[in-house]
Amino acid sequence: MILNDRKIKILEAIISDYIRTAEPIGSRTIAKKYDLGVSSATIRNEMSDLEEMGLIVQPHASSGRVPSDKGYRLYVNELMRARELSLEESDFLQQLVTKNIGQIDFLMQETAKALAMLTKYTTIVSEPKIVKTTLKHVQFVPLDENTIVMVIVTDNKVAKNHVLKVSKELDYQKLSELSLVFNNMFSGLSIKDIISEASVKTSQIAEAVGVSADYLEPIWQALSVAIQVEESVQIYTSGAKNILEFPEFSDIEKARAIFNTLEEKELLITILGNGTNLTEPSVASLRNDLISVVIGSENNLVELKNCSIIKANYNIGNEVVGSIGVIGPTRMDYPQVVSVLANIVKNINSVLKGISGG
Amino acid sequence: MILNDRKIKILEAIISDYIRTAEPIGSRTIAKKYDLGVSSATIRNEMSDLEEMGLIVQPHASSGRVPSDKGYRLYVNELMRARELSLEESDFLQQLVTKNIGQIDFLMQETAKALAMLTKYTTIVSEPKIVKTTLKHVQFVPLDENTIVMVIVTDNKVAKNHVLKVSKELDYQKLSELSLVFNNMFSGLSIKDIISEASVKTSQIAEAVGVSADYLEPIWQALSVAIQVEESVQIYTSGAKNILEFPEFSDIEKARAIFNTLEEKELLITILGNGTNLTEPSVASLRNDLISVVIGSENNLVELKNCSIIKANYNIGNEVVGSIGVIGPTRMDYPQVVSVLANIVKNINSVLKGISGG
DNA sequence: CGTTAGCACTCAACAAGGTCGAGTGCTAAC
DNA sequence: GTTAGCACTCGACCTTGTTGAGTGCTAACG
Repeated sequence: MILNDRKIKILEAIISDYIRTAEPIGSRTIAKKYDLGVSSATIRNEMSDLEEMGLIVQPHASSGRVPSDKGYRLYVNELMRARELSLEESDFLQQLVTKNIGQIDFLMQETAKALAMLTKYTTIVSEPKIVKTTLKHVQFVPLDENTIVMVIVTDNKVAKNHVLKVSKELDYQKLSELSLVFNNMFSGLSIKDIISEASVKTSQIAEAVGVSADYLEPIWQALSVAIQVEESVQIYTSGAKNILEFPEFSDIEKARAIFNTLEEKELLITILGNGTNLTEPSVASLRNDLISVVIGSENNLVELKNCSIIKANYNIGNEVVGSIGVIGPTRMDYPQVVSVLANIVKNINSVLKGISGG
Repeated sequence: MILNDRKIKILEAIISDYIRTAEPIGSRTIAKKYDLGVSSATIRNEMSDLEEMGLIVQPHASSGRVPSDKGYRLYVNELMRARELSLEESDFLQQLVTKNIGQIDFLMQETAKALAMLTKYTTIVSEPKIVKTTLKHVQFVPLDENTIVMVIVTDNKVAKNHVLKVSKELDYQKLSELSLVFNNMFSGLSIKDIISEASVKTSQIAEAVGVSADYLEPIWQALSVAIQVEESVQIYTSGAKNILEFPEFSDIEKARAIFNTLEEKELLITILGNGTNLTEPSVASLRNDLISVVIGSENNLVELKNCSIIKANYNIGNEVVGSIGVIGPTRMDYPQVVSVLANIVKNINSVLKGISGG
């Protein structure tokens, strides 16, 4: 069966109406609202065809039609147009990036928040990992008699604090020396490599700074912890409460199921796919392979079979530093989310490329 | 009318049953389940009295009774016993504190999470302010060509990062010098005082380190921002989704109302009361004035008239460094929450006192 | 005089039946 | 190929009846 022009118009009408209203659309409504120049009976015939093709379904006999996952897929791949962002929106997003570009992890969280606010959906973000990245600087700062802060700066522009207990007090001066020794010795290495050299270098460091080898023990430990923390990818969500706004989750049980899923870190990692599964067809009208869309039952998780996910990765050079995804009902405003996400990713990647390249 | 022993037993039965089941309790149920040695008719008479005293109410004629806010208040002030924490619980809480005592802000967030998990309610936490506290150390660390991280350590053991753009690149050595000068000059002052001295000291610093006065401008700005951020108290919530578990919020509209309230930072600040309104009667059975309870309509916010709030402040010396509150339906497990919260506050305050006193 | 059994009464919750309207599929005519 | 007309379907909503948990009142009991 051929998908002629009129069928496409009808399908678009059903999808866009359903995205707005969450109500099944009938033939008479389409005839009245969209000026197709044919009667409702004709539209009825076409809709019958569309249903046969699996693009729309009836929730129950004698109700209007609703798009199927396959219908959304066709829409996303072929039909939809990118939405133009308003000047305020793109300005807002631009500012967000330029303001926080110094701290990628913070930036991504802020981006997630902004995206949730802008789209009214829920966003998931995975934090950049520092395991594979290399150390640029480390600095020890006294916090308390027996506590010091270790600030780790890595080459992907992430600064992180780790608080650690030490066996005896060192003054500011001594800690500065220690920092200097560490920097000279380890700058440019990955944290994994640093730890593996710990046993060899401990005595050397101890001698240079004039502390006992014992003193360094907590530092190695803290670095190990840092790796553990980072290896277990950090995941945050934002705007989860937006779920309550959608009639498809007005049943408290369904809302709860989604909330529970959003708290399962492991599942979220699967959802974000950690940058691997960009195998889904890309958005044709945007020609932007950085963004991928997973619709309803295409999702591996049954808990999310009524949800769609739109996601993108951030890169520095060739390295994926994190992902950000938007999750909502299958009846999602795909054009809006894809446009906003594409804009954000474009902004961030261009700024990051500029920095790391220069 | 006198609240005799039997009336108290009946009231306790109603309250503890209702806290568990959220169902109105009838006279026959009490007669069967609690061995009071009298018939349901007698209990009916007593319940009629309790209602007259305003301690219990009927949701509608011919239904069982439900505790009123006044009833809960009596229960909280006079009747309830502190629940003994299990060894696992108190161990868990102890560990939580000792592990993270170095970073109060982080500790409080972790505490909020743990508390939400343990109690199944929602927790609100306000982060310690650094405005009034004094600077212990500042350290500048290079992040990027034109970006540096400023690590601020204050005397209440909080370390915070601020990323800032600077006009030209300084190497690690120079930044160390700059850090040293700052420390010598400003250590022991509050951030507010430091900023007010900025104009006077700028040239002096610039000369000492060998940079232009322009270079320091972003640093003063970052400190101003730091104050702005800190002055607008940071508030976090944890376990908000637990709200969905309670039948009193099974109506999606009510759940949404609570979620929206929990997102209004200003309201949360009012709720936590910023350590001022400890005027409510304290919990008699615990004799612990650090904990306050606000029940249902006692709350200033109409949005929370069906909620109770149990909260506590953290102190270092005489300074309140933050608050933590638990929010749930008025039908809350007061003994549990009060006990857990009391335990946590005791832990933290004793450790903090030890450190700051020593 | 406090306690109890008995009884009439109330009301939410649930189920069953009825009506309404939006929407469909089919058929015959244009 | 398109359209009007018509019978049919089914969720949504309303009404009505039934059930059961629970109450208040009264009269009787020890």
